[in-house]
Amino acid sequence: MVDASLYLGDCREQLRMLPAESVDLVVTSPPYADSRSTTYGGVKPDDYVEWFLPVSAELSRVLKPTGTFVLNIKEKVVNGERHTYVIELILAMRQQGWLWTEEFIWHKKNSYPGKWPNRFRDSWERLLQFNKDRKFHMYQDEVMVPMGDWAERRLKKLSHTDNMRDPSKVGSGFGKRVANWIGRDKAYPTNVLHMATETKNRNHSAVFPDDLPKWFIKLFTQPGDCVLDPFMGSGTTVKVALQMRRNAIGMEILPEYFQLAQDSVDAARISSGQLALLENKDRPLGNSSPKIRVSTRISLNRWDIEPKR
Amino acid sequence: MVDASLYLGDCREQLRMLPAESVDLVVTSPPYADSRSTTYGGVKPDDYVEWFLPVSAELSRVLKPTGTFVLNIKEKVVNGERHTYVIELILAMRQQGWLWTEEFIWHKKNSYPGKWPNRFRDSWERLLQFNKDRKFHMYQDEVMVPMGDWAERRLKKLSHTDNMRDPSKVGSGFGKRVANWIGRDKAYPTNVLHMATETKNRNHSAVFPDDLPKWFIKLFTQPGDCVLDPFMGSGTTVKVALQMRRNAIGMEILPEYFQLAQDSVDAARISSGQLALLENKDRPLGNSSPKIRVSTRISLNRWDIEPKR
DNA sequence: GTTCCGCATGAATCGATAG
DNA sequence: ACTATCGATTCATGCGGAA
Repeated sequence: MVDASLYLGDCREQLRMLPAESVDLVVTSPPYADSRSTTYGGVKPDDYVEWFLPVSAELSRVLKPTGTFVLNIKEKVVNGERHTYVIELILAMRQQGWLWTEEFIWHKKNSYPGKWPNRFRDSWERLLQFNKDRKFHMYQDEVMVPMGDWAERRLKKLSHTDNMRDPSKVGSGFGKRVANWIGRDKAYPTNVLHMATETKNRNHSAVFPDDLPKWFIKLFTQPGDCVLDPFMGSGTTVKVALQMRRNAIGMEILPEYFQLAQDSVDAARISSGQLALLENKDRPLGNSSPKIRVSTRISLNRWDIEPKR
Repeated sequence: MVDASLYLGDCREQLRMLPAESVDLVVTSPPYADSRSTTYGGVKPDDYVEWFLPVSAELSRVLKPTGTFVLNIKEKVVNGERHTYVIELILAMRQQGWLWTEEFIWHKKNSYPGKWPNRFRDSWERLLQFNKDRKFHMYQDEVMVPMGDWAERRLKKLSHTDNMRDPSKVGSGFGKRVANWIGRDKAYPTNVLHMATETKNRNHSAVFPDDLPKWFIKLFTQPGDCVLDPFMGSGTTVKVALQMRRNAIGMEILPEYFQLAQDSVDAARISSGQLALLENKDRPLGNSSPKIRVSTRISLNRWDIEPKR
């Protein structure tokens, strides 16, 4: 039995409603600078750090001392230069007390196309790992990847498109069923993750693939733990968390995206029910309670009510 | 005919001997913090920025306005955290007037094995691209890579929508100029480089593979241009530059590494002579002058003579 | 059931043009 | 001078339908 709580509203308001030290993992991908300008007030690159710090302060409050914060972000190009707001944010968050434990690289295999005289396609993003304490929960065995001759032969054929269809065969892993590899040699992954972006979702412009939150949820939480995404968008993180039997909290300011997330959670709940039936198929069927309970809280303290600059 | 100049000594001294705006490309991998501690005074992570800024200042002086500086660097872990000296260095170099044009990722496919309780193997490094001006030389066609199977099928028969795709619809995607694609079999690369580390060389601890400097030399210089590596180590950059008919300048403070670099350049010269013979095989042999001229300058102004703190 | 092919689409960036 | 909008450029992926 796991819970999902979805909040409609500005996460800087909604986060105050959460009790301190109640979350095991935060995985989120906040709106990047200058994007989604109509909804988030169009945060200017120069204002980004100032805009984000109140959020990270609240996240520090709600996160357990053993918990982890994974921040997906990438700086944009301004005047031919990479802007510095991301690295400035790292420094500022350390001033807030965060530990900058690690930086994972998300290698986006299908990056946006284009040609420019002075740069190539940008095909990676940062996955910044922050912690409150040097001691945090990490379940490394959950994300081991297959190794050995058999796997290496497969990995060598990566050039062929068909072999890349299954994410479990690619580079750093994301194998779904580690059980399948019992008897094979397994190895720990690295801090480089190879995954394609999601292109099929037409409703939300910036969805990351399910495997991305899935990997971090496996790595940093156990079933029954609590996962939070304060910028849930269409709800990928919440959906995946529920599927993995973690409690989930999601927040979103835009009603359209909030609706998508609700639908997504509904689907996960139904799917979870089916899973429950399958799991119980050798036990007597009957009054099985729903596996996921969803509560939706809608706040009127909308961010976009504030005066725009 | 290309030249190689090797300087034995501290690059902060040696760089002063170079004329201003004479170098087309700097590619280097400076000693990381806390490593090689006996030579450069054992740079502490906290002192790294202060230590490096005089070097980058000199590099700015000797670099042509159209030139590029590629800095291979990675922060180490200190007290369970990624240290911030690299991102602080970026900010400080911008204060010096450098433009932080791009950050490439070097994905080290065969990263050093190991296991730690709270982190995975580090399998990537930063390749920071700095420029003096927004306009710089970049020869993108030199580093194109084969395209995926996608192209063959697609270009075999131009699809209906390729001709019809309405640019006004989304603003993204293929426009009308399908003609650009006819006969195309190569694509421009991205800012993620996949290269294995060099394992053969036991004499120098941190050698990067030949392909790494080769890629940047192809991308940012033409034959006859000048490539500089102020921390040449065993001389990989210089060797590769000579093989590619670029003039090369290398500096190294440690006599042992300097010797390795000299040997490496000798080998490149010999190899170059053989190449010359092959190139001239249909021309009369004879008093062919050596293709590479090497001058070695040894300075007595050794850094380690300065008082240690 | 495979395999193959057609096809839409995406956290982009630059330079020129317009207010 | 400084900012907003627009056109041009580019390619890997997953889905669905066909062989």
